[in-house]
Amino acid sequence: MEPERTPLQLVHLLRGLTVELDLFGAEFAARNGLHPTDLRALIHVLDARRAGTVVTPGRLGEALGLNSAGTTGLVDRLERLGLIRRERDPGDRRRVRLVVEERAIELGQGFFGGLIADLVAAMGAFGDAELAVARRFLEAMTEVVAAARAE
Amino acid sequence: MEPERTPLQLVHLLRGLTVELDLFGAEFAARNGLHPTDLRALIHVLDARRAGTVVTPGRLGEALGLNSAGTTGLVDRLERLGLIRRERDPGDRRRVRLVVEERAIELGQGFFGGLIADLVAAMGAFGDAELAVARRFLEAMTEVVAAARAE
DNA sequence: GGCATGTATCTCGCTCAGCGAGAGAATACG
DNA sequence: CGTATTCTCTCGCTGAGCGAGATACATGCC
Repeated sequence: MEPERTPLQLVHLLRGLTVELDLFGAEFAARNGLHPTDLRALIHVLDARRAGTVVTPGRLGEALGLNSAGTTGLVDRLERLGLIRRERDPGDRRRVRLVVEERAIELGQGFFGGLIADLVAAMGAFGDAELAVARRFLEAMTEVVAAARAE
Repeated sequence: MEPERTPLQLVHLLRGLTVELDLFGAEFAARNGLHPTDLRALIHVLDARRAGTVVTPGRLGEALGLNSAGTTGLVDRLERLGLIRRERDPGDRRRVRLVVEERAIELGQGFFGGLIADLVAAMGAFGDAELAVARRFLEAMTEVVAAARAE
């Protein structure tokens, strides 16, 4: 009788999940002496490393919604923490490459390692077909948010 | 052949979705002259209002991970923006009740309205059984994160 | 070549969110 | 009662991030 009910519950669930994940990230960050932004940046450079793409301060700042001044400060911070290293791009010497240090990978695993293992374990309670549905669902929701973001 | 592949993709999807939602929220906040924390606080007090529970500065600060000084500043800010109002609790006069103003509800609808409608519309592509799976999935993931957060 | 335009990053000065420490006011409890 | 506890707020401070602009390199056009 209330066709809106289940969808709305799902929206709330989505929001609740992102809140939990945010708080988890913020707590992990604080415990390791970095800020939420630093953690987001760490995730970004680790993702890029895995994808084999080059990260520059410009790209990083754009991904995190920072202006150039804030980005320089962020990169300074990450470099001071020994998580990344700056390297001039030999091809275009205006550019700086952000190279991931070993310590960043360890930190990333400390952050994800435990949580990912738990999440994957919890997925064991779902069949392949169900996981496929979850995946389609998440993809659809992500697309909607990304589209809304682009106005 | 790679039993880990689909679950890991799902983990990445989850993370990607939270990143998108965060950025969406941050952009909405900036466009309305408030900070990400303000928006999270707004969501919290609106949720509480719907649930019929009383929000105090203490509860709000705890929910957002702020200390008391930061919370006072946050509440000052929200009050200055005309989103909430402070009211002494007549029962326990140490306490302050945070009352939601009309403007906060409008702002909340401006934020959610569009996005929620789009999300619900996208859910229309899924059958009831599929939505039920998505819901079980989100609940399971939320539980895992919440448990990890409690250490 | 030489000069204008565009792009990537950094510097400077500033604002203000959030922290630590602690004060003040009200309540609970022996 | 007085003492401990709870809730909120004040004060002073640190530092993340912004706006404006400087600098260095790259590229296109004549």
